Amino acid sequence: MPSQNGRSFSTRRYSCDNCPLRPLPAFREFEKEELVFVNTVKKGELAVDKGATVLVEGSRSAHLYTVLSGWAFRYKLLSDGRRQIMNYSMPGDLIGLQGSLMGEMQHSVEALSPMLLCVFDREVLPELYRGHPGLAYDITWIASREERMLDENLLSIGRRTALERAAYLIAFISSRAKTVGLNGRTPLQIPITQQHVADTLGLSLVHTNKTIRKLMDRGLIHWRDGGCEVIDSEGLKELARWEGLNEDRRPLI
Amino acid sequence: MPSQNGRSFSTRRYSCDNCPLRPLPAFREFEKEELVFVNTVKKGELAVDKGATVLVEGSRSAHLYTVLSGWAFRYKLLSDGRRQIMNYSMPGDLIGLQGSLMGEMQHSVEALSPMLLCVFDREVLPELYRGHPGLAYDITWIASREERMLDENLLSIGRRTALERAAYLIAFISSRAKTVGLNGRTPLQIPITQQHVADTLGLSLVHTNKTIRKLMDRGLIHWRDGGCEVIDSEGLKELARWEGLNEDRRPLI
DNA sequence: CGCAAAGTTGACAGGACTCAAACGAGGTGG
DNA sequence: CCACCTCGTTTGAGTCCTGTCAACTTTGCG
Repeated sequence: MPSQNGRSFSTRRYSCDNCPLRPLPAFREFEKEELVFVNTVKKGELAVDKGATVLVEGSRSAHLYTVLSGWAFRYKLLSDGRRQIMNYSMPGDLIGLQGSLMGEMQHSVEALSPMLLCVFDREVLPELYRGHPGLAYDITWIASREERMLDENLLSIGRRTALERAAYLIAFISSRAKTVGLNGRTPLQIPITQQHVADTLGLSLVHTNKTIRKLMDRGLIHWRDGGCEVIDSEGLKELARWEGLNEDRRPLI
Repeated sequence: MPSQNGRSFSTRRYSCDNCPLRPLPAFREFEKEELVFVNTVKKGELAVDKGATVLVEGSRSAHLYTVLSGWAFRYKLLSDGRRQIMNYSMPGDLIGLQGSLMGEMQHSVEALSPMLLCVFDREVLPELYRGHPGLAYDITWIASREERMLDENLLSIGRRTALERAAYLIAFISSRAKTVGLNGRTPLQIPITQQHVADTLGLSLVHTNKTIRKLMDRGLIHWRDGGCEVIDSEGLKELARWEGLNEDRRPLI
C-alpha cells in the first residue's frame, strides 16, 4: 500500500454492492444496471490523513472522488494568502467534478479528518454520458445541488450579520451531517477549528471567536475537544432565519 | 402576441440555424445533429421588459431559457427583505436549469434590460440526456461554470475589501460581456444601478456609492446614464488582484 | 410643473479588524 | 514526571471600516 503526502491508495475494500452509504434514506435507490456500471468503473480507494490536501488549485487531476467517510473543505486563496472556504464535503459528496469537466482545478480541497474516498478516472465521464443517461442526469443534479448550497452561502455572507452567519453555518453543516449518518453520537461533533469558521464566514479569527462565544452563551452550541457540538439546532435556524435543507433523496455515484 | 407582467410570448423569430449568438468565438462549434435537435425542441421566444421578473423563488417553472439578448440578475431574499444578488445572466446563459432539475426554484431572476429568451420545456431534458450525451455533457459543463463563477464571487465577498470587491465585480461583468459581443459601443455600458452593486457585494447603498466614487476618482470607471462604463479594465483587475476569466469556448444550448 | 427613482453627501454610531498577550491542552524529549 | 513547544482558543484595547439616518441634488418622465 503506497503512501505519500498523507495519501495512501489501495485496491477496493468496499464493493458498491455493500456500500455503507447507499442504504441511508438520504440516497435514492439505484437500478441494478447503474450499480453494476459504477462498480465496474470504480478504480479503488484512497485513504487520506487529516490535514492532507486532496486536490490543489491549478492542477489537473486525473481522478474524481466520492467521499466514503470523513470530512473535507473546499477553498480558494487570494494571492496574498487570504483564504475563503466555499463549502464542506461529507460522505456521499463528489469531489473534483469541476476539475474533471473543465480541466484545471479552480479550488483546493483539504481533509478535516481521516477520509476514505472512492476513486474514479475522469475519463469514465464520456462513457457514462453515452451509456447511462440516468447517471449523467444525476451528475448534473449533483452539480446543481452544489450550486444551490453556494447560493445559500453567498446569501449568508453577503446579507446576514456575523451572529446570523455563524448560526446558519453551524446549522447548515449539522443538517447535512445528519442526513448522512454522521450523528452517531449525540450531540454531533463537527471537526473544524474557529479558523475554518472565520474563513467560511469572511470574518477575522478574533471576531469569529467572540461571535461563537455569543452562540455558546445562548446555549445553542458547545465548543470543545477541538470541534463544535450543536445543542439547539432549531434555535440556530431561528436565529439565522434559515428554513432548513428541504432536500429530497439524492443520487450517490 | 399575448402580453402580461412585462412578458410576451411569440413563436420563433430566430431559427437555431441563424442564431445571432452561435457565430461568436466564445461558443464552440456544434454538430449538425445537435443543432437540429435543439432547433426541434425550441418552443418559441419570450420577450421580457426591463424590470420584469423572469422566474420567482418558490415556483415550479415549466420552462428553461437561453438568453438571446439582454441582461438579467439572479437573487435571493431573506425573510425581512434583505437581498443578495448571486450572479448576472447575459446572452448565451441558461436560466432556470436549477429549477428544471430540482423542482422548485430556489432563487428569482429579474431582467435588467429588455430581453429576448429562447424557451424550452423542462420536459425535454430526459430526452436530451437519453439521445444526446454530448449535449447532456454540455449542460453539466454549464452548471459547473456557474459554480465556478459563484466560487469567485464568494471569494470576493468573503475576503476582498469593499474597494477590491467593487473593482472585481465590474471587471468580471465587463469581461463576460465582452465575450458575448455586448461591447458594441466603447466603452461598454453595464445597465445596473448602485443598489444592484450593493446587493451583489454585500454592502450598504451609501457605502457602495462612496466606494464607486473612489473607483471613479482613480479613473477606472465612469457612472452615467444610469449605468457603469469601464475605462481601465486592466486597472480594475490589478486592484482586485483578479486573474481574469480564462475561459475556453463554451457550449450554447 | 411636480413626482419618483437614482445618486450624493455629511455626521455619527457601532460592528469588525488588528495588535498583543495570555491561557489551556496535547505531544515530545530530557 | 516535568519542562517546553505548538496549536487552538480567549480577552482587552484601540482603530478603522461600514452601516444608519437624514437631507439634498439630479435626472427622467407624465
